[in-house]
Amino acid sequence: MDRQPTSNVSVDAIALRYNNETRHVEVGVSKRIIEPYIDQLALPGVTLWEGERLADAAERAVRTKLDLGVRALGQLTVFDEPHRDPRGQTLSVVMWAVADDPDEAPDYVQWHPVDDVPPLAFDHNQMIEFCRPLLVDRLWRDLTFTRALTGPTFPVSAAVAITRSLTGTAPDRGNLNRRLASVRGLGISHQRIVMGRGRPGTLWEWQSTHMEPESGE
Amino acid sequence: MDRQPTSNVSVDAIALRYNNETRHVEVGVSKRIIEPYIDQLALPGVTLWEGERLADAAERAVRTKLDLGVRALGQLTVFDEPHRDPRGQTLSVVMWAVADDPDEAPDYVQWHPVDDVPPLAFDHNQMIEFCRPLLVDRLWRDLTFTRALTGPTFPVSAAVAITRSLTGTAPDRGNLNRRLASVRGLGISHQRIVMGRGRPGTLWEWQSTHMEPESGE
DNA sequence: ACAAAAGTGTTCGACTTACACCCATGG
DNA sequence: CCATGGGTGTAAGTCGAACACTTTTGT
Repeated sequence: MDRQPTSNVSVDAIALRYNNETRHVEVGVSKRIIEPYIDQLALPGVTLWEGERLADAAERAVRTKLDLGVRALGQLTVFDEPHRDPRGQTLSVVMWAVADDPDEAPDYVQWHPVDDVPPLAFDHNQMIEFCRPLLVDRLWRDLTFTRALTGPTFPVSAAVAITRSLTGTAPDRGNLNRRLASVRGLGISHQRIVMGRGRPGTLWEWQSTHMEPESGE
Repeated sequence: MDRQPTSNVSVDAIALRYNNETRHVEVGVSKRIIEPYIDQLALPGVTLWEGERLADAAERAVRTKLDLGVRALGQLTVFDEPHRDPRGQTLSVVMWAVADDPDEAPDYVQWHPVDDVPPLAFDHNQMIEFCRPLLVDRLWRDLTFTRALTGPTFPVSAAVAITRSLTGTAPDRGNLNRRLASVRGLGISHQRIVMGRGRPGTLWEWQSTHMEPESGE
């Protein structure tokens, strides 16, 4: 693949991760080291190369800006406001991505809860705001997305926390349980997991290991 | 606005129209007059200019290729397969558009039912195939889309035909009636309209004249 | 009268929401 | 024993699909 940058298309990734400590779904942002908006936080984004696929560009963005690999990704929308980028780069394809767990985050990388992201460069805050409902829509429905976010197994507490974090309101535990039970490919492991205080919860596990590829483009 | 083409992004429009004669939702295609794929049919598409908005580009595509204005349009998806264009233009933003009624179509323009489109240039058939479910999803839900397609008033027969044409199967008249009744901004005009044979049908009319702008980008 | 087109009514199952109540564990 | 987290049950409301049946027109 040749490395000629196409001049006017950028690919920005909303890189997500479930933080088991804080119990939040977090968005990865990094401090920009080049102009414009140098030293400000921004979503990982790259300029699309000629012949490069969107998925590859998004992965490259997460790898170069957050120093992480991605488990899954997909297309969200296109932002086309003029003047969104002082360089004249008018088009940005926004992708979601679920990042690998970071062992140790570089100092220029930060993770913030989706519902509490600090001011970012460009129109990146608007991107997150606009795309959050789209992400909510994918939760427990788009299995590739959900599975990547939860990991291969997860306790009920994580399901509650992820749902609360994305939707903004705490889900009804009973209803969430029934919802999980109806998700294809998701089953109850007969291990129980203790979270400290309270009754031990079910551990859910994804069964079919093959990830369904997202149809499209 | 300057007219420098950006090298690698095209905007293709799935231009729709409800044909009251044939009772089909039709897609507008035009014979290409330049290479590549000269003389073959294709969706109206243009190369995005620098600083140009997607909506403007889509409108320009419909205007220049089909010689028509558009009533409404919106974003569908992005196609990014490499080699989809021999010129190396890898990215295409696919938009839907509802075109004005043609008084007389130029000879290079054809309209075909969505479920029976002839072979087109590039990957345009795949685009239509992939986007059709997205269009079905908008019908009777996205009011901008639906209103543009039906026009300000429409008989039941049109509602049935549009639904059948997009979904591929004939809707249940009773259910469709109730559905229409539940659409905000849509009401029953107390005129009845005679379609030739059969019982005269209700004429539906859109009330609030202000179009809700599509949120996004 | 009959076919074509339109309209009403009713049922069923799936899903969502809300809420009440029971269970198991740590301190 | 009680706060905390987890789980079951149930009922109301909404929605879509399916189907039976009636009404109004042209031929």
